[in-house]
Amino acid sequence: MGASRLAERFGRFVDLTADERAALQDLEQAERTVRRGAVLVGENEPARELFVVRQGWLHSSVGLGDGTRQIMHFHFPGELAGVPLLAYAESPETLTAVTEARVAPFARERIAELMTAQPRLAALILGQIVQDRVALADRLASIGRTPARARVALLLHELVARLNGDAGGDSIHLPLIQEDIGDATGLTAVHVNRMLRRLTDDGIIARSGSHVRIVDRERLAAEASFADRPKPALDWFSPSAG
Amino acid sequence: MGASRLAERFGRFVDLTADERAALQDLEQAERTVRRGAVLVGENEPARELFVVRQGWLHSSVGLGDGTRQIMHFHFPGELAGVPLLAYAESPETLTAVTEARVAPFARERIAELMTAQPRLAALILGQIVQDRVALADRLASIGRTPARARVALLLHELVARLNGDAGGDSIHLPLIQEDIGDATGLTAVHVNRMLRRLTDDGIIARSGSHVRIVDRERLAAEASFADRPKPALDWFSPSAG
DNA sequence: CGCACCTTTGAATGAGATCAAAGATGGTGG
DNA sequence: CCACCATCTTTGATCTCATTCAAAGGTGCG
Repeated sequence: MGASRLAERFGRFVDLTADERAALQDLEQAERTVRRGAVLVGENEPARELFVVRQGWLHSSVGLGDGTRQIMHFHFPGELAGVPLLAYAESPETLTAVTEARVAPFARERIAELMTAQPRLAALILGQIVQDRVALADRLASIGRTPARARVALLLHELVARLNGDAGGDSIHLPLIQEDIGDATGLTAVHVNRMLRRLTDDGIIARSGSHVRIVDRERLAAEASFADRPKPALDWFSPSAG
Repeated sequence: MGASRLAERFGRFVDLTADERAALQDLEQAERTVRRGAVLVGENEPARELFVVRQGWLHSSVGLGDGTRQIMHFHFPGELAGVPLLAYAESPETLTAVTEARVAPFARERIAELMTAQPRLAALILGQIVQDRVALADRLASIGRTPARARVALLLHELVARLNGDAGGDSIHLPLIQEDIGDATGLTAVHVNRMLRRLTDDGIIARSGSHVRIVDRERLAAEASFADRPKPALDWFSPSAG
């Protein structure tokens, strides 16, 4: 069981103290492996745990009465999932494993402990949650105000940026079926297919199997019609509790 | 300058200590009046302040290159606005006054202080932010996966529920023009008009001027095709810090 | 009273959904 | 190791909901 994933992520923004590292390590004590497609938390189910993603992808979604669903967010290693539990006793969202995954579950009371014992960590977690919110806002603007092609472009752009970092490679393994992409972009699988085809034909992306390569990141970003968010700034927490 | 609005809101969920009340009061020390339509924070502008809404409505929105915009959320008295600053130095969203409004601005460093001095308040604020996120998720599902009529119905339902409480009256003053409703639901103003007309003709709502009355709340909720969220539960914070 | 802004309605257009069916792909058991 | 079957992708034809374009009422404010 390696170092804390959360610590790894937070370490990119601030220098963590030994105590802080220990507290985060503690949070990820337990580990559970979940199978591809497994549901970690079902909608409207009572739930007590949040999760740190340690490996693989999860996604959170909301189901509509008629079989359709909307995927809200993809959760990658080092991120928190199940956060809505901090305001609701029953989970408003379904949390599903996209790939086989390893997660570290912890009770929400642990967050309370953290808030008293390690306020700076609490601030970092808060920052993480706010980042999620902004990502959600961007997705909302995309779905509400841009055409199909731009939505698919934005999703790909977001995934590549988050998985590879802004500088990193331009190629990712995409463990999603086209229906998933549709559920995330508010489109039908059929139309997603057409958009992917056009992006491919236009030389913006290249696909083989479940592997996607961004051929022209500039153009993909332009298609998405969204400015990149600047790097998050989580350093507002004064070290008075350092 | 009356009691803290935030305290008022939090008081519905927990019993606040005198210290906590004082701390919240302190947060709302300053007050600023803003004119209808005024922009409190512009997109991509550096900003240092968050706001407690004390009176009136605000909304946060994201602009797309081409004049269009997506309204993310309406902020009512007792709520926080400008939260994205906790993760970004430049505001990713525009914050606008829908009506003439009074707000209490405070530096984000105050949140840091609160997190060390009053961890339970920090938890309540976190809970508030999470509630926002869930509301955003519901809006996303609505826009991504439901037809125009349901989107308009959901927005009205949400506004009435949030303004009047679940039990309260079924009538609200709606200071939005149809273009605003379109920007919040991902529709054009023209189509919003048609949907409002149909909801009116079908005896689900009644309108006169900027006043809307819900004639049949059951039916409106059914149209919105969304289950009501259960009441938020913010009581997970153990009183170890009393 | 008059002008700016908002609402309402109609007609034409278009983007995306739906329906249908033919290729790929990959995992499983024989 | 291969054949088969389930699942996923791709493509075409048609339909529909929402947009766009246009213009006629309302409303309130200066």
